[in-house]
Amino acid sequence: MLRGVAGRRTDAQARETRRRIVERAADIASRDGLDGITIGRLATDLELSKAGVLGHFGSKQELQLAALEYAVEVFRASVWEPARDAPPGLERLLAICEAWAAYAEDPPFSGGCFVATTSFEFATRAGRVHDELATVGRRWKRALTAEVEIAIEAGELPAESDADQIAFTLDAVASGTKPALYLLGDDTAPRRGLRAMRQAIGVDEAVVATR
Amino acid sequence: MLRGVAGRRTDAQARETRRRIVERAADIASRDGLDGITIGRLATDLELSKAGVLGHFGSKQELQLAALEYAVEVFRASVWEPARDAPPGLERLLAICEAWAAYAEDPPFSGGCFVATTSFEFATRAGRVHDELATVGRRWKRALTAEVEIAIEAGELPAESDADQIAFTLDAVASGTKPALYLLGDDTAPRRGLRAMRQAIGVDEAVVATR
DNA sequence: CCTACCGATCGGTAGG
DNA sequence: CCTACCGATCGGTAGG
Repeated sequence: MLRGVAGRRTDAQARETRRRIVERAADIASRDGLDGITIGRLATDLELSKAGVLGHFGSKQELQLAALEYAVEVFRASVWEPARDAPPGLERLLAICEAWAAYAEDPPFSGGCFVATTSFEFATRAGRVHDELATVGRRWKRALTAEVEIAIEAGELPAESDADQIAFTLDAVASGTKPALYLLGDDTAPRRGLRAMRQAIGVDEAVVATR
Repeated sequence: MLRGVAGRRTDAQARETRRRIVERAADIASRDGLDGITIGRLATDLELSKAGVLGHFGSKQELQLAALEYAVEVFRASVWEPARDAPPGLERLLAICEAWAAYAEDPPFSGGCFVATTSFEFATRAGRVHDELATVGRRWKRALTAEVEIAIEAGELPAESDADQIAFTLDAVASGTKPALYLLGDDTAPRRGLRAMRQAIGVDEAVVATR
């Protein structure tokens, strides 16, 4: 057998292969969940052997965790990064919501938001993937809550605003948009999601209370 | 082999067995999705043979469709039935939201809302399960929209209210509540979900717009 | 509704 | 990163 053809790769080649596997795994998971990832499917898609795929991670769970880490980084780059230079408070909060809507409209994965899909999939399970998703979710909700609190302290939102409630609604609307878009085929969903977020924050024309 | 012990059952016994399988399958799917259902797991849990389980449905897909039909009926009985006698319009819409919050707080399945979980799971797939979920989802959204429209026509909500937008937000908030409750372990989620729904409708004290 | 199977695929390992 | 395996489990069938 010729080394360099079917044998071991250089470190740089190995890293590149690993990256391809992780990207593909994350894309599969955005559609079919982290359990939709199988070693055999990845091997076929990427023209590798199963052992060639698994060797980079050691176990399927490690592969799932690597896909999750990558998808979280993509989420951060798509939703947080475009807003980070906006002034903290209301303006940055709205920039985050707009970046999120753009992310929903033109997603980096073929199945839309990876985090939303896998958060449902692992909501009631035990184990490291669940724990990592919970950590990521709590961190994101804390960041949203903090942003609302800055806006309240700056007087950009009413002092009696409930930061936890607003952060909850933003998060719920964001994840709840996926089935509207993909299952029901409503392509106005990202726009409606953004409008729902703006209403939750209080910058959209709210429907007037009648009682 | 003794018939009546390990052989064929009477029609009534067979129906009862089928019902047990469907209930168990729906409960598993509420946690692990419709793909989390396996014939072998059901057989072990219910102390049946795999052929005994499968014989009632013919294929796994038919079993999934039966579980879905059952779960939709449970949803209808939990969320629509308690509200059906309320006066049509705003009052009935709020009754639906309250019934939904009670359903989220004390769910009939161990993994919470079956419909929310499986709507994410099958959002980007093809096939009969996807199609049936899409039909159910559209029907439910139409019912919510119609209820909002009745409220608008009755003057209970402002004439310029956007019924589609309100129905979208109600649905998104409802499904988005599951990860807050189960993944993040926030047991205030059903209450916050109800409050988000009331704000979307316009009957909760809205945060005042500042720009 | 059971036993006794079937081929396919799963995650994973040994050894090069 | 490959070939060649492993036991376990998958959905499903034959026949009673």
